[in-house]
Amino acid sequence: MEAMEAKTDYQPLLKSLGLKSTPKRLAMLEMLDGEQAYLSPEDIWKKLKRRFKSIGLPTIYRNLEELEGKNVITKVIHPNRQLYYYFCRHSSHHHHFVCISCKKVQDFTSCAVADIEREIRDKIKGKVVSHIFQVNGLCRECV
Amino acid sequence: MEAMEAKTDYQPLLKSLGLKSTPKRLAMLEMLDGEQAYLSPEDIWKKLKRRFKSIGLPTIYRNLEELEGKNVITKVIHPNRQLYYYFCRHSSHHHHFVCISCKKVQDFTSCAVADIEREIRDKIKGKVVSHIFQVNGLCRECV
DNA sequence: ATCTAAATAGAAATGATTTGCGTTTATAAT
DNA sequence: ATTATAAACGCAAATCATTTCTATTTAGAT
Ligand SMILES: [Zn+2]
Ligand SMILES: [Zn+2]
Ligand SMILES: [Zn+2]
Ligand SMILES: [Zn+2]
Repeated sequence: MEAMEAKTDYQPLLKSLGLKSTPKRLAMLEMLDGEQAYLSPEDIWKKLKRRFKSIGLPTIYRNLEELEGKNVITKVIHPNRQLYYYFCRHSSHHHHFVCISCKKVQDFTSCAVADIEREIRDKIKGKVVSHIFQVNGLCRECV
Repeated sequence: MEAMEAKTDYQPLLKSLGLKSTPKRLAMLEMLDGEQAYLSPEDIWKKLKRRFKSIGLPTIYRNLEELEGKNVITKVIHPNRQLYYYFCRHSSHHHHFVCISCKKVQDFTSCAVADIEREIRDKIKGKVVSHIFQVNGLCRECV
């Protein structure tokens, strides 16, 4: 028996973000929702071209940037410094474990910012504004 | 009374890395050694053009990549995804506190990889290969 | 049905980074 | 010192992911 996967309706989310519910945007979210791995704008473009006869790569870039700015998706840091995105299901503070083999992304919650903030405050006498933390490795299937 | 700053001789370092001690390379290391802030390849190029009538930007890029590969310098992660480098004095495991205002970089030692590795092993059943950790904020002068 | 700002497609531009290649140079062997 | 050789270099050109431009379309409100 396969569990029935209910497809999320992303219209309310877009509305709450003040973004119009265009077919391209909804398709992007639905597609990203089904992905466990990070994707490049071009990956996403290629997938969506199957469903839309006409869809421009700039549209993909614009929407990804927009959604990232609204914290719906996050960037993955890659050695080649190109853009890659992953659709986070978690909303609370967390970070990503990225498989360097299959590109799968998994959330984890350990985060030592509290310790770091203390050290920055005490030794460096500075103020922490943000932090970048990403763990790269091999996932269960790729180990 | 000013403390006399001894300028490090980088020839032994380059030799130990199997790199030729060229004037450009030595100048790059000496210059980076005097910097507290991260620099772009072009920043470095502009500074070195004062001392060398003829010096190409590709040379800067090539040497920076080489030195980064040998763990002499490290990259700084920047929102614009361009290359920035910082010359680390610490050799043991540490991370960077980067001032978003003045670009100054300071080392700090807190690092929770051990905790993270445990969580990755127990919950995700994966293997940690590397981790990226950078804290952005305001340094003592910029707070 | 009408209106308007937002969104889009497609073509073109951008610009940081990389590559190709002929010349120079550091370094070690003679 | 000379010489030999791989490594470095300068310069011009290429690359190519990303961004910008502009005319057209469209979602959502009136
Ligand atoms: Zn994997
Ligand atoms: Zn954190
Ligand atoms: Zn500062
Ligand atoms: Zn660490």
